[in-house]
Amino acid sequence: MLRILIVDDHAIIRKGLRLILLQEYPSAFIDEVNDAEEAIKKTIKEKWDVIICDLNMPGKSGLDVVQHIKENELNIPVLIMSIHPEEQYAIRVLKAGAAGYLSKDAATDELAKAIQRVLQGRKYVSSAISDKLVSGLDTGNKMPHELLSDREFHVFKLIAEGKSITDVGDILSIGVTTVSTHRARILNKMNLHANAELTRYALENKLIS
Amino acid sequence: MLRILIVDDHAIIRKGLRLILLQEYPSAFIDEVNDAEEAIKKTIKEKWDVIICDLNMPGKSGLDVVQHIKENELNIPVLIMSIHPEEQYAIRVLKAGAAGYLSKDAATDELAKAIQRVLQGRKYVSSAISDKLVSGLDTGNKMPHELLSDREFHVFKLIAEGKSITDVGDILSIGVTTVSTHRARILNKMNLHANAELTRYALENKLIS
DNA sequence: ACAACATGTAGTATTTATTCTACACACCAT
DNA sequence: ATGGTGTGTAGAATAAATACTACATGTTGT
Repeated sequence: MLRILIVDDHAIIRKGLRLILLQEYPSAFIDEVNDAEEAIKKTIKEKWDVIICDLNMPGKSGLDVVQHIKENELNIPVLIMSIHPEEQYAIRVLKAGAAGYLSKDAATDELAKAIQRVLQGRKYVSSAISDKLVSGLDTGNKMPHELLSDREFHVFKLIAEGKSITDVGDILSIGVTTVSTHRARILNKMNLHANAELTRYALENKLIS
Repeated sequence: MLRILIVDDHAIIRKGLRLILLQEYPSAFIDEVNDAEEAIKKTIKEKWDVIICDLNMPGKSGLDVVQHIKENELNIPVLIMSIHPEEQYAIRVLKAGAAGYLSKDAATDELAKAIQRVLQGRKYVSSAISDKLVSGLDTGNKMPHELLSDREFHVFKLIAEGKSITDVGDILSIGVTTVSTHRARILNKMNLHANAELTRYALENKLIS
């Protein structure tokens, strides 16, 4: 029996996914959890054929789930979903070892196809994203925020959203000075000079909503 | 028969809502549209008991639906949903005449309660934001930033642009603590909590470029 | 294989920002 | 006129953020 695990902090999204999945796979066993921690627990106790996981969640992110799967060689394909249609996320996610990337507004059409693909052990990306991947490899002219490391990018988003340095430190369980160091490197790499510019950049590039 | 219209540009949200609603009202007739234009057409052709509508959609927003209902005296309660947990949005939405406001991460049971309420002709807001509303509703029809004094507005713009408190103090030739006091009053009046939110607000309302 | 660079982390000292309080003045309504 | 409310201002104490430095680990290029 096909066993699917849904990981998302929004109940509505989980229910929507469940409905869509059941239309496609009526006999599938589907379970839901609302954060990455729970998901990781579930992968220890039970076996899954595929995990569909939100990228942005309170606490650990979808990438943490991917990383856990990878480190423990569980070999479960993880499909990452995000509200962001931006390709930059997809690239980051796929590099981290996810089996595919879906934006939440494309999911209905693409979800079935994506699941089929990843169950076959293949990767899935939407055509819009694969184009970007190809062209990105060709040209190499990256967007400023693409220069950031994963950690830096995470810090960048939190600051852009309006989190204080102290908050970010608490969220990531690192010292405030570490966060300040990350921030300094972020501003330097992106050639920006104030938090407000981070917010503006993130909004303009739809990196936050 | 209970007739519910769902308006959202994301299929997953629509499906999730449908599932949750059917659990609560198994015999309800539920229809979905993916934008405000379609929703308005539906209100002309057909009768509805309640409309559940996303706030941010491509094209017309949920507020346009509310306005249309109001102008044509259709008397259909509109429950507005948004990904933004910000109280600022709730206030604007309710002032515009919506029957309630829900953030998308609101629990499933909150949705059921909200629908019950608005079907009874009452308003619904989550308890978290209702407190803010009580203190905020007597502000007339003004935009949040219109509550600011000239001086406060000046400070607001400078901070939103990314100026530091010290910079602002220098520019206006006043002490940094004075600027901090202005800032605190601005945040309080506008019901915001961080400089990033000032920036976002200013950008969204085209108060800065 | 090895050097160079990138990344994640934080301590110390310093700079900046915030909170709380206060007060003078202006405006407005009864 | 007079008492309440809003506005502009800031000091003192406290909290938060930053600059600078440093170091271990990772990654990459040749």
